[in-house]
Amino acid sequence: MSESTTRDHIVEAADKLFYEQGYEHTSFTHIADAVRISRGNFYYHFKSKDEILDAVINERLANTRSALEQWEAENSKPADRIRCFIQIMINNRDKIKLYGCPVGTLSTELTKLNHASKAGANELFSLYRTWLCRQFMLLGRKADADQLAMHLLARSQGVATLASAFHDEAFIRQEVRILCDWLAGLKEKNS
Amino acid sequence: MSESTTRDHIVEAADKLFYEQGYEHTSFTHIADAVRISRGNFYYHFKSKDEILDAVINERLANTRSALEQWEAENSKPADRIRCFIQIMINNRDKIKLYGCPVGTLSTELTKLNHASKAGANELFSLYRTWLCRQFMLLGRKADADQLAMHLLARSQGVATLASAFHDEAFIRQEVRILCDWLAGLKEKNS
DNA sequence: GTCTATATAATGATAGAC
DNA sequence: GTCTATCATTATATAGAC
Repeated sequence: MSESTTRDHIVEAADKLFYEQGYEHTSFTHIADAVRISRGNFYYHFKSKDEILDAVINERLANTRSALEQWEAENSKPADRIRCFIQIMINNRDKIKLYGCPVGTLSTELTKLNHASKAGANELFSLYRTWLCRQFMLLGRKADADQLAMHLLARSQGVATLASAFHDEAFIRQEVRILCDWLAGLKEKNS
Repeated sequence: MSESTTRDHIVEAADKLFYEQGYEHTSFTHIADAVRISRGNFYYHFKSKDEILDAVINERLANTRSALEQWEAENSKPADRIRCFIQIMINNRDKIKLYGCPVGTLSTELTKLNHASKAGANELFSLYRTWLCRQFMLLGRKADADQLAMHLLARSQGVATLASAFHDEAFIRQEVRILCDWLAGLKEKNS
């Protein structure tokens, strides 16, 4: 059983706010209001706002690794595993519609800020990329596995961006269907 | 002949900085340094920073309308016109690699800020959407023209996001090739 | 039209009481 | 561990001289 410490609450609230409002726009006051602590108390747990960001990124990295492992453990066929990835757009459609993809939007923001932690944020992309690449290899696409992984990542990013701009949930479902067909077409070519 | 006024210089510098650094992170000091004027002088030309943003968005809208008209005037075939749209990823690859897509990243930022001008930023997406939709109709895809327009927009957004995260120019060229093949495949189906 | 000087509010961060 | 009080800095914005 894991104790829920104040530090955990801070990271959890910051994670949510960074996603919904962006990193730079989220102030200590915002997080303090959410966690119900004073602004001064942050500096007992973290040295700076950047350190909170790093904690959030590390938390997301851990959660992502865990999710990827689970998809792999629960599905023996690589195509089913890849479908798990595609399916998250459906599962998270409500938040995607409002805030886009948490991976892509944080990466974009930190890249523009030229922030020291942008590499850490992009590591989230790399986790998915490497994992998808491995699944495409298992699917018999050894030669272009990484290209397919990047292609699928890009497709999902585009869906999130447009769904958020137009607040269009039907568009997500539509594109997920197209992506599943695309995946099925790949399978047939290499089975 | 158009006179280049101080106001124009401000909008031009702000346009560039908003793209490279983001809207919120760009301060009057940044713009003032670029235009070589004092901070106080801004308020002769604009009432607020938000008003500069609106001017930037209107400038981008005008430039986009003009580019779309030109693509239409210079190409009689709808497929060639759509290829012009796809081609901008190649033409702007250097900046995309560094800062992503100016349309998508501004839309994403203003959406997260819940900024009053987010609708204006999304109107940029709508310009492309409507124009692409018309081209797909001319291509004989009357039934799913808007769906194809959204699909192509999303594909290009995803390419820009990933190219920026990984600073990968080859990826842009690769995806542009795939998109051109996709477009050619559509043509054959409906010619 | 452009400047300097300044007002005002918010930010990240620190010091020290409890 | 959490608080209040405060500092230093930066931000947008205003007033008024030139």
